[in-house]
Amino acid sequence: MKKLFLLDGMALIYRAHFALSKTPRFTSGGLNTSAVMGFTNTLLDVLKKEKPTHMAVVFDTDAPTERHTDFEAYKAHREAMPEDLSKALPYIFKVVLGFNIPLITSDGYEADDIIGTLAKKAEQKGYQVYCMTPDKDFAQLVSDNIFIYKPARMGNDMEILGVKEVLAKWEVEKVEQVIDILGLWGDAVDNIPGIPGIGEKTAKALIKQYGSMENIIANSHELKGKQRENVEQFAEQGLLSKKLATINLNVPVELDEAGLEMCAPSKELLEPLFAELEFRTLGRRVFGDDFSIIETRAAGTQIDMFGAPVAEGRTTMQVEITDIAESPTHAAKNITNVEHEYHLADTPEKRAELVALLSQQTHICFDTETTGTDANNCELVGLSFAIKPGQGWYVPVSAVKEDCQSVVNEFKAVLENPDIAKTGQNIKYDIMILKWYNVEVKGKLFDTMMAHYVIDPDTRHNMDILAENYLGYKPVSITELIGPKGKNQGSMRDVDPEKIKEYAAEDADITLQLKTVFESKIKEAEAEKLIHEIEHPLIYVLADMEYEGVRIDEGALRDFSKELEGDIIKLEKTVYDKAGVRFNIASPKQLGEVLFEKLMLDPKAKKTKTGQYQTGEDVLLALANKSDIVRDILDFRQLQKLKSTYVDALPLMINKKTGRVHTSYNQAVAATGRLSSNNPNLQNIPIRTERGREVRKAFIPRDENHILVSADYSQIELRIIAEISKDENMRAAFTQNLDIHTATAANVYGVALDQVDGTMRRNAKAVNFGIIYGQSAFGLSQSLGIPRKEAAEIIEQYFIQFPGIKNYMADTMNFARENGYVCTLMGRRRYLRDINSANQTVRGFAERNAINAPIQGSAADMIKIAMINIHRELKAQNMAARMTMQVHDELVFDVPHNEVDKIKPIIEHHMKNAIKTEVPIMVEIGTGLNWLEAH
DNA sequence: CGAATCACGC
DNA sequence: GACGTACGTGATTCGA
Repeated sequence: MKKLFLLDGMALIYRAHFALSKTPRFTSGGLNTSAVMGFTNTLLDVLKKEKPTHMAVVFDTDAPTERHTDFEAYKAHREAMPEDLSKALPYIFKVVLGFNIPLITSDGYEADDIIGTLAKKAEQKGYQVYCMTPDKDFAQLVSDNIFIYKPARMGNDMEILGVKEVLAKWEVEKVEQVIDILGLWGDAVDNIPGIPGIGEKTAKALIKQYGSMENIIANSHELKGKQRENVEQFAEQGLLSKKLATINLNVPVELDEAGLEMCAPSKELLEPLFAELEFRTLGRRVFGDDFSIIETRAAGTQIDMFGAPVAEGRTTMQVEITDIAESPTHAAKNITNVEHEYHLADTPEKRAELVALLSQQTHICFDTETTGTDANNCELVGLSFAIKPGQGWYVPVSAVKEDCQSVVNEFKAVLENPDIAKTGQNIKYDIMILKWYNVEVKGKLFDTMMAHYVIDPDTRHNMDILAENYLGYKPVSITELIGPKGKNQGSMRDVDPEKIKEYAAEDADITLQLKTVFESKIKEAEAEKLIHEIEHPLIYVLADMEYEGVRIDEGALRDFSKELEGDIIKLEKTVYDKAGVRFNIASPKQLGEVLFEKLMLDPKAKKTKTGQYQTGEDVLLALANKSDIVRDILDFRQLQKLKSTYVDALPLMINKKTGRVHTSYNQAVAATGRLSSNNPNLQNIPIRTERGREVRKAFIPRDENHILVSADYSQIELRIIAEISKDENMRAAFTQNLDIHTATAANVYGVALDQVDGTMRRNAKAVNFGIIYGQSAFGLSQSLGIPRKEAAEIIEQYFIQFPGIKNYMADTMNFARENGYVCTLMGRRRYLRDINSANQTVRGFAERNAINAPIQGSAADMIKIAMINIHRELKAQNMAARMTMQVHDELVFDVPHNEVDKIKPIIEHHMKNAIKTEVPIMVEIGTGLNWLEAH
């Protein structure tokens, strides 16, 4: 197969430049060598991994093309190129020529146009064409044999976008429609604004609805308000923008097949260049280990920018070839889109018939339609059911509360029947909704969202996406019913039930079909226990916790808020005085300018990639000795955060109906298996600082007859490491019940336990911490504020002392490399697609995840099991105590005084024995009149 | 509205 | 020897 790679040179240079500009750039004599290096590395990656048979790099010249309507703006744009980057340009040309890759420069045409024309011509000649350009510009040309190639970036492996990916990404049916979106959005060409007020999201939604820009303009009368006005007024400009976004496929350029054929890099050209730029590693990557810049320097010859002729006698590529591992694919797309019949059950008779049918089933699928997304604060609009593929029912309910309740009551018996298993997508939400209508859903659960989460935790579990990937079916979108997200979004309540029926019954139907697909996938992944014994039962537990909520001392927070307010104003004043200027301290941009330009606190201040000064905590702390203003700024920030995120926000989250705060636990976001919490996030309530702790005091028991009980796993992750690594030293520390950080320090520093000082313990703690979170020497040196070398030494000593841990890490990594996944004690898998990637950065991510996922994930498994068992026992014993919060390794309960003594052993027992381990598991339980006291 | 920056917990 | 370095949620600013 002939494989042609077409590169947009300028786009790649900018990419290399910005990727590296986060860190201080390596510049010598005004030359940005890191841009050259980044460019060369990417080029090399492509050559090695993709092995193109033909290739070309296309550069725009500085001349304007017919696509540039505003010449002045174009010139300004070109001149805005950073100086060091423009100096790098000739070097990049040399690199391209050195690799013997044809360099095409445009003459009045955009690089995109040339690439597009060549791509089309090559496609007709049977080439597979890969275009390395921003996908935004090129998405419209993708076809069966034309792909967009996105080189590996930080955190992402290389990506190839084909037709399927482009359609999904732009949410369109035809690739040509991408141009329409770009035209509307106006982001395609500089200085052509498209249609004002229409951004990417709106553009996508409109195209989805109308199919084309012309159609939108023709039907603009259907639009509302400002949007209609804009579309009508700026229609012409939008069309112009579309025209300019369109790639010109008629550039007079010939596809010179022989000329584009790949050949070996030229040692004569590249060696002196690498020597000049001191690219040792790159040199070795290209020419092998014996490459040395010292020798070549002496023999170095200068080459002209374009003067060097392409070397003769082309042979095949001599660079080392590494194979890329096939990434696992999981989409099965063979379920047919069966004929469906969806019924509207909107009369008592029809409902009775449905209830009778449902009662006979052993399992049903159901879904609720509501007026909002907050389960504790919305109304039921309808219920939908499915029992076999292709069939579905929708039951609308009245907006009148009593009528609604009576319809729900008709289905109560079915929903509460423990012998009828229930399937749903994100079924916790539906369970919560029904709780508000006095229905306690019972029966074995199957949640398609959770099912997909255990099958593949890293990807998304949104139903529309699941349906497309696994059923090859595109469901009716919710935006078709209630319009795009935003303040003008309609309510489900106002939609014709006949219309909702198609959407809602379909949802239930699809969910049911997904269940079948996922059941076999779960079997394949050996995740049956995990899903049926942990995730699904946990749904009931979480629903109860969310429904229960926690009580917040509103008055105390209001007082605290006033106190903070006063202190913040005081600090503000001090900062203004010291700075001699009034500015917005909360704006990192303004703050940076004041600190580094006005006060000149640090002449070598680092900038972020957007050109702002860095003003993060670590940066400011480093300046603390220069001026005490930074102390005030940090204090200001802390108080501001405290006030806005917690003190002022929490009272606003109090539910009007219950007077309590109902968080929402997300069971399917964290790839490690942890839960997350939002609205409000109860898992990041301050604890470290004195003032932050005040917030915890506002979490109080239900009433004077209750008390809070908090139970904490002690060092659970480290115990799990000790358990799975079987490291003797670490195990001994736990069996002897030593303070683990002190014990670690004693080992690492080779001193007796009682000789461990504060610094030693702190360092040891940080290493333990780092291992849990998959940090590296760099991360450790950052968190401890010590040189990287020192951090590396500590880590090295750590591994000598805890060889079991080192072995565990190596074993896990090997397992991951061979199997493509790692797993926790309960068999929760995490797939690591990049574990064999040739890109070091990308692979590094995967490797850290490989170590980290089993540890954090096992801890998550453990507390989940404990939660289920405690919840079950509280129910069995008919206790009034309630579990209210989970913070990764801590559980909080609202307990009547007379149950405190009874509940403590229950909690302790179930937490300690959730998973059988050899390493002892310790749990600390406390009680108190607020969370701080209990913890 | 989105991106960028910062900060909090584990 | 250079890349870049735990996750998740949320507030704020700022430019479009």
